[in-house]
This record gives sequence, C-alpha cells and structure tokens, in this order.
Amino acid sequence: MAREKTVYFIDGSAQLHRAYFAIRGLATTRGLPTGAAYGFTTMLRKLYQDEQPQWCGISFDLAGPTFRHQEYGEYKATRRRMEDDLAVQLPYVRRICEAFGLPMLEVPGFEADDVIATLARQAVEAGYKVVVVTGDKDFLQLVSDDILVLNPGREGSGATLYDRRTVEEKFGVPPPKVVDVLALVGDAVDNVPGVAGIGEKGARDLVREYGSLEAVLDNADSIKRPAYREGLKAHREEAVLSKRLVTLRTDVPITIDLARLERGEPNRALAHSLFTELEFVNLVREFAPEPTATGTVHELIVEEADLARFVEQTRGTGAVGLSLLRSTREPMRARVVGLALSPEAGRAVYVPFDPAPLEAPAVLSRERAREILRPLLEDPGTTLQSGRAKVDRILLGRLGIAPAGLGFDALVASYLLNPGRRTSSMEDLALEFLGERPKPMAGILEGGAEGISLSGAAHASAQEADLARRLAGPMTARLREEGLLEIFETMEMPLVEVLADMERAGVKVNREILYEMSRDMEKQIAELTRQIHSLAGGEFNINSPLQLRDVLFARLGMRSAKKTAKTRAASTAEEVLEELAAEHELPRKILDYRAVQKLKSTYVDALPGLVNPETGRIHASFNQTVAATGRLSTADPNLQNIPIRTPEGRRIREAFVAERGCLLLSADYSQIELRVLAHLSKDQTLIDTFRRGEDVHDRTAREVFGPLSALPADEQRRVSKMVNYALLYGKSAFTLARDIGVSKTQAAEFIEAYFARYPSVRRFIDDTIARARETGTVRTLLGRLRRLPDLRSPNFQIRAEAERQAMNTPVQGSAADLIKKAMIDLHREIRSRGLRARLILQIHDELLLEVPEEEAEPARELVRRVMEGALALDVPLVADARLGATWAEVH
DNA sequence: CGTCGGTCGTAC
DNA sequence: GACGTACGACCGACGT
Repeated sequence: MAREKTVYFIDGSAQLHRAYFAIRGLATTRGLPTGAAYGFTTMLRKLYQDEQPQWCGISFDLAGPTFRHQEYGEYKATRRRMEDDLAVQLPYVRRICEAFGLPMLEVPGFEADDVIATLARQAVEAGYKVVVVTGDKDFLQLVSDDILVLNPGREGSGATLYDRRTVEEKFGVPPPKVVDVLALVGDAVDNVPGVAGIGEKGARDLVREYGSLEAVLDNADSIKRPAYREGLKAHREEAVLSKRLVTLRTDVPITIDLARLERGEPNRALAHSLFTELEFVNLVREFAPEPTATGTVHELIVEEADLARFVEQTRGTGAVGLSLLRSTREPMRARVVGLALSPEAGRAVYVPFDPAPLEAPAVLSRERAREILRPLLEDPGTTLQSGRAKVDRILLGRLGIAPAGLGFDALVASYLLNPGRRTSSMEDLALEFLGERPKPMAGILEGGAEGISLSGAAHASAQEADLARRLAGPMTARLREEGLLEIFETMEMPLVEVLADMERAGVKVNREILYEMSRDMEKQIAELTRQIHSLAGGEFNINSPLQLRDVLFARLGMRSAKKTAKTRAASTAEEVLEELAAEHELPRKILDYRAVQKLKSTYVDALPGLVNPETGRIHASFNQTVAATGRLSTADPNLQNIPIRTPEGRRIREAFVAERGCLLLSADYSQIELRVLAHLSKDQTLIDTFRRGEDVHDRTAREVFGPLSALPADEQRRVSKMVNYALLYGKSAFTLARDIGVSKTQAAEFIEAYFARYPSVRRFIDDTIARARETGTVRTLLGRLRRLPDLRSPNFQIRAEAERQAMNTPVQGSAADLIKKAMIDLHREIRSRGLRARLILQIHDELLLEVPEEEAEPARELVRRVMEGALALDVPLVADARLGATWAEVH
C-alpha cells in the first residue's frame, strides 16, 4: 500500500473527539486543559511514523450550520454544545497541524466528512490511492479498491485497516450498501433517526435480503417480523431522510491540489515553542533544537595580569555569571578545580585552579587567584548569578572568600515557580527559558570532576556560568509575573547564605557512643534473629517483607488485616504485626527486631561514616528546592528524622554534642501549625485560646466533649490533639478512627463537633479548596505558591489527594515561611552583634544552635525573641529555648 | 553490577 | 480508598 502513490486524509474532528474522551484530566500548570491536544498530537506522530505519508491533509468541521442542518433541523441536536474544555484546545490543535506542516482542508457549509469524500474521489480520479484516517464508521461507505479506511486504534492496540472484505465482514454488506444499513439503524450521536426498533443486525439482514433501503421500504408489507414491518411503515420518511444524512457528498466545491498536499517537514521551532506552552514535556524534548555548544565563547585565564584585568573590567558592571567546578560531590570534601565567570551573555572566562598535570600550562596559584578574585566576588554591588549558590558559598568560604552578592540562583528560582517539580537542571531551564539545548554537562559540575580534561572542564563550567547569566533575566521576569519576586529576593536567596553557613558549620557527633550502641544492638539482633527463626521453624531473611509474608501468612497461617498500597499484597507493616501479636509470639519479636534493626542501620551505623575527617563533624546537606510546601529537607544524613519518640531512639541524640567550651541551644515553636491555622482561618475561638496562652488541646477537649463527657480528662486531651492535627492533614473519619481507636461513627462525630466549635476553620478549609480549584494554585502567608493541577482531575482519588494538599499546604508552607524568616533574621542578628553562636540545624519547627558557654544566656534570649518576632500574626508566636550538652538534653 | 520500584519506618 | 511533607535502608526484579 505504502509503495503506491497514496494520499492520506485525516478526519480531524473525529480524531480530536476521540482524543478528548480518551485522555481526561491533563492540563497545564495554569489549568489549560490539554488532553485532546495531546492525544491528537500522539495520533499524528504515530501516523507519520507508521505510514510515512507522502501526501496528506486534514479536515475539521467548521463552526456554523451545514447543508445537513438545513435538510433536517434536528441534525446533531442531541450533541451537547462542544465541551468548553475541548473548545479552548481547538486553536492549539490548528497550530499543531501548522507545526507539522499538515494542510487544512475546509469548505464552509460542509462537514469534514464531505470535504474528505470529495477530495478522495478526485484523488482516485487523478490516479492515486487514498487512505482515510478516522474512527467514524460513516466513511466505510467509501471503501473501494482505491480507498481504504484506517482506524488508528487506541494506544497499544493495533490499528484497523478496512478494505472491501473487512467492511463486508463487519457490516455484512459491501461498502456501497453501508449507507442503507446506517439509515435503518440511525445514529444516536448525530441524532440521525433511523427506524425505531431496528438494530444493526436487523438492518443488515434486511438490506441483504432486499438489496437496498428503498427495496426494503417498498416491500415493508411482506416483512414477517411485526416490529420491523410496523416500524418501517411508520418511519418511512425518517429512513429516507436518514439515508440522505449519512450519505457522504462527493460534490463539495473544492478542487484537489496535490502539490499542496505534499507533506512538508515539521517546523521544529514552532512545534517546540507550542509544546513548551502546552507543557508536553516529552515532546518538548523531542522537538528541542539540536544540542548547541550554547555558543559560549570562553577563554582560559592563567596569567595574573589577565585575571586582574578581567576583574577590573567586570567590577561595577552589576552582575556576573558564576560556576564552580569541584572535585567531588560533597562540598565539604571537595576542592575547587576551577571557576568560570560570565560578564555578559555568550561570553565567559575559565580560571583553572587545578588542571590535570599533563595539560597544565603555568597556572595561577590558588592563593594568588583568590586574592585577585576577592574584590569581585566580595563586592556587594556585583550580583553573582549561579546555578548552585549554596555550594558556591560553601566552596568559596572554604577557600577564604566570602561572596557577598549571591543574588540569583536559577534552581531556586525554578523551585519557586514550580515547587512540585521533581528536579530540574540547568539544561532543562535553558530549554524552558532560552529555547536552547545546551551540550549535556554530564553532571561533572555536580562533582566528580576528577580526571576531567582541562578543556572539558572549561567548556562545561563556562557554559553553566553563561546560562546562569542569561537565565537571570527571563526567570526574574517570570517570578515577577507570578508575584514571587519578593519572596525570592527577601527570603529564598538570603536563606541560601544561611544554609551554606549551617552546612559548613555541621554538627559534632560522639562516635564512641554510636560504636557502643552498635555493639549492643548487634547482640540484640543476633538474639532476636535466633528466636525468630526458631519460632518460624526455619531460617529466612527477616528484612525481606516478601519472605516474612511467606512465613507469617503461608507457613503459619495468620491473616493480614491490610494490603499493601501498590501491589495489593498482604502487608507486614507495623500496624498489622501489632494486631497479630495477640495471637502469636512471632510478630512481637519481628516488631522488636525491626525497631532495633532500623535504628542500627539507618542511624547508629550510618552516622559515623558521614563524619568529615577534616572537621570531625557531620555536614548534612540542606535542600531548599525539594519539598513542595516550602519546607527544607536534609540529606546525607537526614537529620530531620532522628528518633525522639522511644527511649532507645532518643539515645541516638546523646551522640549529637556541642564542641568543647560550647553548649547546644535548641529553640522550638510551640504549636506553630495550629497558630498558623488560627491566623489564616481567623477563627475567634482558636485565636482566643492562643491569645490567653491556654493549652489548645485542653481547650479543644472542653469545647468538643463538653463537661459531661465520660472520658477521663487526659484521654480527652489525647483525642483532641489527634483531631486537631487530623484536620491539618485532611484526615478522614476512617483513619482518625483507626488512630485513636474508636469507631468510625464516633470519629465522624468528633470531627463534626470540632467543626461546630471552630466554624471558621471549616469555612477556611472549604474556601481554600474552592479558590484553589479556580486558580489551580494555593499560596502561603508570604505568597509562596504551589500548583495543584490535580484539583481538576476526573479521578476522584487523585482529586481528593490534591484537595488535602490544597488545605495542608497553606498551613505547612506558612509555618515554613515563618521559620525561614526567623533563620534569616537570626543569622543577621548574630552577625551584627559579633556573636560566635551559630545555627547548625533546622527541624521544621526547631532551630539548633551551637553557642560558646559565655554567650549561652544572651543567645537563648536572642533566639527566643527573633523566633517569636519573625512575623506578626493574629496570635502570638511562642518559642521555647533550652541549653544543654547534647541534643538529647535540650529536648 | 547498577538502577529502580516497592515496602517499611523515622521525623515534623 | 481513606494523612500532609520529607529521606533512606533493604529487597528483588530487571537490564547491561
């Protein structure tokens, strides 16, 4: 088929409708629905790939009545006005066709079907074969030796190609008789009446027996089946009309222009910008420009005089792109291999500090380079534009330079614009904001530059400095458009410095304590393992949920009350084992084993390996661009989940200690999220509670249970506390019931009672979700934004999750804003007072500092004051601060 | 041998 | 099906 000269006609309207119904819920971050456009594009690409058409065209139904409406006023009357969601996508679909170089064939007053039928006839007359691409069965009437119909089929399943034989198989009649069958059956979608009581099978048999619709009608009296006979007599006119409606016209006033139908090359640039707008990420990648070297012109600087001249010329120009190349990933272990500076778009210099020995020209000494660069990098008037400002500050700091103007970090900017995004790289941003695809830098800038050639290093580093320089403009503009520039400039960028200093400071650990704990735990684990294997009647890997499942549920015949979320397998989670512990000794042992194993492997054994040999401290990485709500996270190690709830776990905190002559100072906000909730919801009762300094959980207990409740007071408080927090997370009665050990009905009653006493909280939650649904976004107190496109998902579960995120994010995110503000203020205060106290950790509502003993009391007062004064809310902020020798002591 | 998804568990 | 945000250990399937 493909070898002959074949023209492809695509029934655009049919394919678009199919795509619209096939892909629901897809939308851009701004809420523009894109499912139909996406599905349509996929279909088109697949068609191009599979069929490689030489000639092709597409036809869409135009708005406005056609001759069929004139013949029959009710034509397509049952069709709902085209769904808004689809209508807004039409202009994009037309642009997609344009980008693919696909000519559009349209004639006012005629449907796509007729235009295609007409052109198909003309193409055949001109000696071509024709393939009509459509899922619409009306077209099967055209099928002949020269015209085939291709139904592309869904994703995954194959396409169907109809020729005369397959049409006859499907309809029981040859193609020209298809209209007769369709006329009898009618078409509910287009509101073609047909003959009531006759279905596809009946219609087929009748047409086969009598030869045509007209013959069927003429012989109606002789038809045996009464329903058919009466139907045909009663609806004779409808049947005739139906045939006219379903018969495709081949006399539309249009003349085929085969030259115009010759397929052109897709316009990649057009396609790329269009797909970027529509956020079709994989297609953006596919249609990205070919990799370019970004055109960064770079020169190597190895002479003092050249570097001095460069610094002289660049100082005072206001901004410079910066990229540091380091030897290994961890900034506290890495050496600076070299650095690039970009004074203007498209140009950068690279200063090698440590080139591979063989290639080394005479290189500036590290000390000389540092002294020459210092006036530029420490100039408060020069904005340093970078892609990893925190790492830059750590590395430069270790080198003895205190960069002053770290004012733009492209990845931090990207995070603010889209905090839910998994990750983005400088390469991604170049594509998104500059429309370029830079040469992959293969991660060498994230460390591991060991063994990279001088020219490779220079290229990558220069390119990145140039990208940072050029991204600053468009990204800042986007931040401004989205109302995010202020939080970028006054919070996130200043915070970079604070985090860099915290990371550089690190925290001291007492390895001896950990080693001792490890030995103890080793013994416990050995003993538990022995007992478990004996109870199980054989050895197995206790760490494997798979093997454990087999032992518990197959070998020992227990029943799991829960299935795992993804695979629906029997769960061996704590909750399940806790229940099973009542009926068998083994589950309790497993729980004990897991508790010890978890502490040992995750903390006790892992922490010593993370101690930096040079500083003797642990320098966790603080990540500013991960958590979708605006919180920070820490990694290598994660210091935000060091155990505290069990006594065994708390012992681990004894290993976190202060430097000799210093104390640890821990300050934490009291009920920060509930205070934020009080402020955001303006609930008078809640505000009142905090203003009077009452215990919020006690108050809730009184309000919700009333004085007559039978439960003991402390139990009421416990339940109230859980209900308070449950609300923040959008917890259901189901999970609340499970957690506090009451019936689902009772849990629902608690929630009801809660809302009755705190009506503004309910209003706040409802309003937040309603507004989020409209805008597709939620914001925190300081305007941080989170996009939640899933709020429009047709999938209930996905939508419900997005709604919980919508109510939780303003609270969690505002609390994050508050403590970030406190950190920045505190850092500034400490510096301006010349104190030696330093921030070393942040755990969401807690700050940990290391302070010289003589500063202890003033530092404690300062921290408390700064944290409580971070922002003025409708309720007071309260922070408690404690001093001690270890982290366990201060908590 | 590395990658990645699944499960589980720790924190706020 | 049912609680928001993280990180990470371990297992086991899968691909090189």
